[in-house]
Amino acid sequence: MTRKPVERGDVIPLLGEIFREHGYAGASLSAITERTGLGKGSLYHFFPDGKDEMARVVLDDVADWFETQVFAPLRDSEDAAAGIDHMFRAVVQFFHSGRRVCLVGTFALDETRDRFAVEVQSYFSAWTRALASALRRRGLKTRHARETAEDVVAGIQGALVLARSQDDPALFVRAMKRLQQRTRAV
Amino acid sequence: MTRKPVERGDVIPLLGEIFREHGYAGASLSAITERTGLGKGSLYHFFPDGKDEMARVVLDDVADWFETQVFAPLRDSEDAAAGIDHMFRAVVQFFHSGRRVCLVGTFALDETRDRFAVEVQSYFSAWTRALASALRRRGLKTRHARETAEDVVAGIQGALVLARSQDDPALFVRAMKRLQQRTRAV
DNA sequence: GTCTATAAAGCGATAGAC
DNA sequence: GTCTATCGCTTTATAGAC
Repeated sequence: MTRKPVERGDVIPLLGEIFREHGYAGASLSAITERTGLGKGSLYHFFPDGKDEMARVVLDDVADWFETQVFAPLRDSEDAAAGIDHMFRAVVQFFHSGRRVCLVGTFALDETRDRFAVEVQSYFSAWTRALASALRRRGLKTRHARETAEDVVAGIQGALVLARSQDDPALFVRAMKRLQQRTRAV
Repeated sequence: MTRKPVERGDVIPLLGEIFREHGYAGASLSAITERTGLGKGSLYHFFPDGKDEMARVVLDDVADWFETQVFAPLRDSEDAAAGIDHMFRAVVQFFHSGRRVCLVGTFALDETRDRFAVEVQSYFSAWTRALASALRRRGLKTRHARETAEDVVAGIQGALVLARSQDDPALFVRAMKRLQQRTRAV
């Protein structure tokens, strides 16, 4: 029974959860050492620039996941409607059916946005542009597609806020169903 | 020229801005003393329980404002459509046309929600119920009214996230226009 | 009521042994 | 690579003079 080696990549998902639950300011190194099981020595070995670098790596990891699992299918899927349906499935999965909040959304709301301005801006603009592209291929006019894309992405973010405020993940899932319906009624 | 007396009520709006901009964890007492111009002695004189009490007072202040300016008109306005239009005007005004985020929304996303669980839960449930009431009086069936109310409140919260992520308040104003249209198409 | 001084704890980050 | 010890600073909160 070989001891499981802890690699840098193994801690990134854990860091993601910590930042999601506490926000950037609230994610203390003590919370990070506790959750990851790694001492400060190991953490600073993996992430020499400390907390800033940890958050940056997580943001990069999230951006990669959405690019391959959501944005690319939206842009490239031959069947645009299938690409959109795929997005909603991926979103419900990623946000754990409303039990998990959006890391980039939490960073966007407070002064953390200024620290990661480019990453926060890119995430949401890539999302809305990819969705607008799919909606255009579904027959919507450029302007209508862009507006609907913004409404849907905002609707997802808002549903996460609302679901968490009510401690009711099912609220999120129901909201996703309705948003999905809206993208079908073209 | 009499010196302007500083009263407890005068600092509440300032505290609100600080919590909105930094979140609960990020709102340090040093930031609060700087913004309010009050020393720690005065702050703890006004708010003996410290930061927790300051945030609680702000939440209460926000709840009062929405109750009188938004929820009550939604529930009681003879002309339900006018009550809804009034809500959108009040919302655009309150959130400074997208330059200001929602305090309760920021509290809802991280572990701050647990500290103020009742206040966070009540704010959003009062909002959605008041809006659903107005939509019912506009002719929507109970279920459809409730769903639309959730979509609109979530849409507002998400538009705040999106607008701030893009540093583009106008995005918020445009989103409000479209949400308002949706409440008219009955 | 407002201030300064201070306490006690926690913070992010670093050094150096192993 | 991982640990412990520690640094310097900031945090929330309190005490007490005025």
